[in-house]
Amino acid sequence: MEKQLRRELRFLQSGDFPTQDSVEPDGALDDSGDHVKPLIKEMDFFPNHNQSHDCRQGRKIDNNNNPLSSLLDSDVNIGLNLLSSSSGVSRIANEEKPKAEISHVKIALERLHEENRTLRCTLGQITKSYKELQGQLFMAVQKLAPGNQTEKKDAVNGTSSPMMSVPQFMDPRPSAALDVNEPSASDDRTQDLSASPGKNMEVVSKEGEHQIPGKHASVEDGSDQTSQSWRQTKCPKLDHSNKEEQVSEVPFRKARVSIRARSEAPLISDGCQWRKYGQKMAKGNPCPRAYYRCTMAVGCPVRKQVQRCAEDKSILITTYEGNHNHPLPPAATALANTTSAAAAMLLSGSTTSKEGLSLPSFGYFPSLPYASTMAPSAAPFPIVTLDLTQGPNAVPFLRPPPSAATFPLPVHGYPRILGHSMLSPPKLSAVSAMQLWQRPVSMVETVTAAIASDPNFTTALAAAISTIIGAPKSNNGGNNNSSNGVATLSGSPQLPQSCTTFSAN
DNA sequence: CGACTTTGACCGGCGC
DNA sequence: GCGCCGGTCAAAGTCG
Repeated sequence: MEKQLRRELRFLQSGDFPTQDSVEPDGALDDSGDHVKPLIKEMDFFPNHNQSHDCRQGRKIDNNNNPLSSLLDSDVNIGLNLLSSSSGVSRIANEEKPKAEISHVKIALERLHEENRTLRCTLGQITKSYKELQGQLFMAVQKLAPGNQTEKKDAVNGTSSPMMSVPQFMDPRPSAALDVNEPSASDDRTQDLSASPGKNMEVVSKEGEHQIPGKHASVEDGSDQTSQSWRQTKCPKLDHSNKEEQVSEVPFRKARVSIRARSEAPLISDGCQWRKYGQKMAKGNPCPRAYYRCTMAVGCPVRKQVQRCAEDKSILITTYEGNHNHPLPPAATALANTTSAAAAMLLSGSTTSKEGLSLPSFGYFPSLPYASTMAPSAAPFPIVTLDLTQGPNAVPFLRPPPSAATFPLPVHGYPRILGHSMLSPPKLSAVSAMQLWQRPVSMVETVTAAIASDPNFTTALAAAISTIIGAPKSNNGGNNNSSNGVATLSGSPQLPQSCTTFSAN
């Protein structure tokens, strides 16, 4: 099976639906016929008509292998022969040979049918996986556009479809621009940003935006959201009826996003208003951990923890948790989007693995608490860490705890900004804080790119999309949410797009 | 005076 | 059951 899957994925990944000819390579290998099977499978997948497949397959095989090919070639004739044979006794003797061949062919065909069946099953699984992924993507996209979410929600009324937020998400850059000008969001933020252009700024990560499917109904309600977001952790079981939903739900439940960034400032202004409600000494870190709560809206559940890294006190670690139940200022939105994307990515990975889907290699495993510093000793939820300390001047900071999993952001895909090469240790992706502020979108894109750049992810996604849509190109627009009924992925394109942009490099 | 910070106390989860 | 620890609460203090 694995082989088959691999082939399928590869096949899909290529994006071309191979015509009969395209599948050649494998065919060359086999005389035995075992190899032939895979080929056939591939062929079968895409064409919807079963029977026609068989015919095709046969032909294919013919071309590839002498023995089989001859047999298959005779296939057509064989039919004729049979008919004739039935009618004419005299021919029987001559036809004995052909009959034997025919029987062989029949057997082969049966085998092929069987394989086709198997393949179809596999395809079904893949499709299923795809749908799940799609749902996750939805969530991610939705989260990415927090500000719009609200608006859209209002417009749409309650049922917040993940996609709704998309539009906003689509053009995040403006937000960046606004950010600068925006009074509320960022006077102070701007200062910080501008203040230390080359330096690493403190960055706040927001986990916040994640919306849970289950939430959909209540998203609008901030207070509810709060309770929900927190509750969800405790009440995982919502609708078991829908596995997909369940899957997507799980992930966003309680993920946290922490951002590591160098900053002299004790606190970062991230576009939101925060109120400190507590401070504690965390074990293993001489620096106190501060707890902040978002005060931009009455019931906003978003909280963040800020703490300096024990190993390097110049590094400020900010961990966000919860979803904002209010529109965010552009600056905050950008960051929120980024972190949301990261969270989504993480979650998607964990989810997949949890569910034991057919895309096992989907790599982002559940988070890892990060030990040394901020994370709770026993973090019940996944934590995504975005390391922004790898900037130009940044002293290479190696994550202390081996166990700490950082989000593998594909640096390669990220454009250099300000001439910084965002190099980072394999595990860590580095993005300068500046980028965040200057190009919030970029950050988002970076994260999304990270998601997309994961070979496993792309493969799976490509396969899924290919399977469902049938046209690889449609990827961008492609998120067919049709299944979800979610508005459109109009926004979703963003994801692919960004991915393309960065990963392409 | 209102908003925010500080800080000790409290609560709940978890491991032993 | 107990202690540890993370997280939160809320009274007191501070600031503009």
